[in-house]
Amino acid sequence: MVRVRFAPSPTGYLHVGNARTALFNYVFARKNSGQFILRIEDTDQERSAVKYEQAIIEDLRWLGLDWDEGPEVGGNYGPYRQTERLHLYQELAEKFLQAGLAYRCYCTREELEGRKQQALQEKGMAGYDGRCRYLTQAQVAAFHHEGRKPVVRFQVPAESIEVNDLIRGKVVFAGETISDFVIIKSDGLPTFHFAVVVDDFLMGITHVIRGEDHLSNTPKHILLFRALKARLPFFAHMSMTLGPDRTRLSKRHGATSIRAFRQAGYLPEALFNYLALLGWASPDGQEIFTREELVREFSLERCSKTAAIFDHNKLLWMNGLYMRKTSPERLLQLSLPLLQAQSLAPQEPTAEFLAKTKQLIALEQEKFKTLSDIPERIGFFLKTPVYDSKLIEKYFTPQTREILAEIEVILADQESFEHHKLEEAIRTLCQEKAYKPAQVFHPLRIALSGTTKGPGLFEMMEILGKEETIGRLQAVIKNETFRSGKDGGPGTPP
RNA sequence: GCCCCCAUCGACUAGCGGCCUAGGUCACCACUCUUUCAAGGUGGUAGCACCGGUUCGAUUCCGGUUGGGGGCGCCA
Repeated sequence: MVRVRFAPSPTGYLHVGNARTALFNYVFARKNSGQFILRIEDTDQERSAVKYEQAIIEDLRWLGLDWDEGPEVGGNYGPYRQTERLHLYQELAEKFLQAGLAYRCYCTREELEGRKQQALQEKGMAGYDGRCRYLTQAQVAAFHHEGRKPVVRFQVPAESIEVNDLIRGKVVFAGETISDFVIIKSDGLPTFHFAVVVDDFLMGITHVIRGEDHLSNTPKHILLFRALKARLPFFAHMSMTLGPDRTRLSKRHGATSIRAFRQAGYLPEALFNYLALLGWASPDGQEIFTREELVREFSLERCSKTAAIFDHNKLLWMNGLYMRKTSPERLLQLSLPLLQAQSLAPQEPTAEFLAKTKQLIALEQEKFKTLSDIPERIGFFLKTPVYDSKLIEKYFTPQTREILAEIEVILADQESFEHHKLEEAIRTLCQEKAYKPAQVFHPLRIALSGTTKGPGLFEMMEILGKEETIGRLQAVIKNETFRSGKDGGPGTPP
C-alpha cells in the first residue's frame, strides 16, 4: 500500500512550489490507489500560526487536493499536527540517548557560531565539531550549574551514505560531510529532521516525494531511519520552482501563493493543470489534462531533474483556456462576489438579474482570461459607461453626432430589437448615405459602451434593449463636450 | 569555503547512439478571419553551454570546465 504525505509548516500561505509538491504527492497516491496524508509541521514556535494552517487547508481543498488522513478528516495514525505528537519525539529521543545513538550538547549559540566561522575559514566545514560527545559527569554537572539548557544531538557515524532516488538515481554522500545534528531543541521540541523521520516512520510513509532542497538532508534522514530500525521509504526529489531570474521563487517575483492566484481570479483546474506541467511531461506531449487524465498518465519516472521557472504567462493562457471551457453558469457564480464588490451587482440579485448577467457572460466568455476580467468586460452593461476623452477624440468626428442622431431615429422605429434586424437596418443606412461601416460602427460602439472592447455591436444592442440603447445614444448626442468632437472628459453624460 | 543536484529555443519540455536538416506548447513576429477586443486558422524567428574522450556515428555515453540551483541552523 502506497502512503505519501504533504507536510507543510504553517508559517505563511501555501506557496505554489509547495502546492506543486502536494499535487505530485496527491497524483502519485491516486495513481497507485494509495493514501495521501496531510501533516502539519508546526514545531517552529516563532513562526507558526493557526491562521496559516487554516489557509493552507482551504487552499489545498480549493485546488482539489483532498487528503485521506490528516487535520479535519482524522485517520489511524494521528494526531497529524506535530505539536500534538511531542511526547513521541521525546520518548524516541530518550531511547536514542540511552542507546548511545545521541548525546546532550551544552554548547551555546554564541560558542557554536564562533567555532563555525573559524572552521569555515580553516577547513571549509560548517558543521558541529562533536565536542560534547563524550562529556564527563563533572562537565555535565558544571554546565547544569551554569544553567545551560542542552539540546540533543544525533551521533553521526563516519560512513558514507547512499541515497537511491527515484528521480535522480544513486547519490552518494561522504560520511565526513555530515556532522552531529540537533534532534531535540533546548525548548524540548524536535527539529525538522527528527520530526519528519519519526512521523514518516510512525505513519508508515512509503514514498517521500519532496523538493530537491531536501536532497542534501536525506542522508541525515536515512541515518535516523536506521537508528529507529525502520524500513527506508523510497525517496523522490523533484526539481525546484524558480522565478524568472532563476532564483528561488519568492514575493519579489509577484504572486507566489495559491491564495494570491485565487484572489487574482484564477480557476483551480487551471492552476492544477499548470502546476502538473512544471517538471513533468506526458509521453505524447499532451498538455491539457483533467484531474483523472493526469492521475492515469502520471509517473515519477517522467519527472524532470531540471529546475523549472514559473511562467505566469503560460498560466494565464491556460486559465483563459479553462475560462472558455467552463459553463457561463459557473462563471456567473464565481464572479458574482466580484461584481458585488464593484457595485455592479446587488447584494441580493433577482433571478432576472442573474439570467441577464449570465447572458452577458456567455456573450463575452471567449475573452476572459481570469475571473477578474468579468466585471471589467461586462461592467458597461450593468451601469452607465464612463467615457474616455482619448477615445472620443480618436473616433468621433464632427459628423459623428449627425450619424448617431440618424441611428437614433432608426432605432426608435424598430419593432424588433433582435440583432439581425438591427444590423440590417443600420447597414441599410450606411448604404443609403454612403457611410463606410467603420465610420458608423466604431462611434456607435463607443457611444453605447464607452469602450472599443466589447461584444458584437448588434448583440450588444439587443441585450441592452431598446430603451437603454436609445437612452445612452441620446445622452451622448446631447453631451456638450462632444459637440466639438474633442475634450469629452471622463464622466457620465447627463 | 566544503558537499550535493542540474544543463535542449526567451519559458515549459520531447529526445533515452543513427528515425534530428532537433519535435510540441506558451510568448514573440507576419499573414488570415473580423464592426472593436478576443478566440481561431496558416506560416515564421529562435535551442542541444564549452572542451576533451568512447564510437563507424553523438543532443543522447564518460571525464573536465563554465554556469545555475540547493545544502552545510536549537527554520522547515
